[in-house]
Amino acid sequence: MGRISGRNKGNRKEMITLAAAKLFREKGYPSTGMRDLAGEVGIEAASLYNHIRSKAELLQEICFRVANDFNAQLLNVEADEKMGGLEKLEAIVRYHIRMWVNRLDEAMVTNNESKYLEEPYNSTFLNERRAYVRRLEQVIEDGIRKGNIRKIQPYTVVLNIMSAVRGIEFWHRTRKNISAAELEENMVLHLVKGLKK
Amino acid sequence: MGRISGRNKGNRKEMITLAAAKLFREKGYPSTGMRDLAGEVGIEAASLYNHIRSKAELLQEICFRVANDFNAQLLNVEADEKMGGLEKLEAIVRYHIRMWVNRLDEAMVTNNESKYLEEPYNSTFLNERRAYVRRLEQVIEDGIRKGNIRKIQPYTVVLNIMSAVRGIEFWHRTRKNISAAELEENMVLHLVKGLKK
DNA sequence: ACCTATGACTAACAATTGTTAGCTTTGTAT
DNA sequence: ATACAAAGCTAACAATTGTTAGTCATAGGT
Repeated sequence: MGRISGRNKGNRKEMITLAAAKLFREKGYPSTGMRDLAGEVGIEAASLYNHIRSKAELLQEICFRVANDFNAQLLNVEADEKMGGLEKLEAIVRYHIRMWVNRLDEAMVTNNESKYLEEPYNSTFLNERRAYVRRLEQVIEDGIRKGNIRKIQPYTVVLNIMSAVRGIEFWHRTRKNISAAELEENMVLHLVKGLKK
Repeated sequence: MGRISGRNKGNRKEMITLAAAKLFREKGYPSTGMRDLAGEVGIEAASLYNHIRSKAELLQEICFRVANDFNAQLLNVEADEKMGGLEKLEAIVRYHIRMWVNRLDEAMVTNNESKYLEEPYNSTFLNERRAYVRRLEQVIEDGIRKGNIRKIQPYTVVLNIMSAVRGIEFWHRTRKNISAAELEENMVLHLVKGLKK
């Protein structure tokens, strides 16, 4: 068989990348075999290499795409002069929550599997993360100085927020009991509104 | 070589288990080889099997020991009639924080690698976790009913707390800037005190 | 109707995996 | 001194890993 029948422009690689995100999340990066991934897509393992360079490349693609999306959103929020510190923080928290609600596979792989990135990608990723944390701390620090946020270590708050959203993983398994909107409002209530003076 | 020179009562297996926890955390369970583990302990891979039954057994030991410790502490807190809901929650949060500060390897393996438990251990582990979450929700619910805790979805709060402590992983890499005590106080301030009416 | 690039296939590779078998060394008790 | 068991060793196993080479079919443009 050659090219597959249906629509097939440039989205084959994207399909593979998303299938990889799904499997990397479920089974973990090291124990996801190329034969598993191929099976998920419906082809043989060797055929994957007509679309991708390597297994490692898939992980890079997933991690850095998510990281870039977070960075882009933070840039937008930072630039918005109409928002106060607490409002900025809330916008950022909501973005994190929605990422974990809507793109769980990618978010979890970025958080849990990025350690399997090869050098220099692993170092680059960690540096970008540190820079992101520092910028988020700055938002909180500004909020504290302007009296908008209670006096607290910004670093700890950033750590709490960026980690708390990881719990959404468990919400996905039991989504019946509480809607995405409820979840978001309650998380914001706990993590952000609780900070208000 | 036979028995090693120094003191060697029954702690050899414990050494291996802790070394396994360290490597499972650093490299992940699937990509930690028995040869890696043996090297960490200072023997050959095959020699490990004089002390352990299998690689899988090591993971079980780590995960269920941590789970048992959490369960035991929760039992204590639940039974304490002198504490209110918010105080109980604070005690539990502090226990979680200290687990992640003092026993990072085991805590991280329990959180991140438990999915590699074989059946029926994996199912048992997940059931225990669900039960633990429900009991924690109950503590919060009691607190809300007695007016000690603000009105909020207990499930979301439990998720936030149990996930937020995972951020302590990153604190371990940059411990210079902030002490363990400061970290704990700030985390409690954000996660618990913020809930107070 | 033909050409070509795309994308599938089979077969195979070297390396690495967890584990077992069988042997040897050594500390301790008799 | 001798014997036993604990705990180390080497060598090897079958299975699985990511990846490459080489081949073939076919969709789409001419």
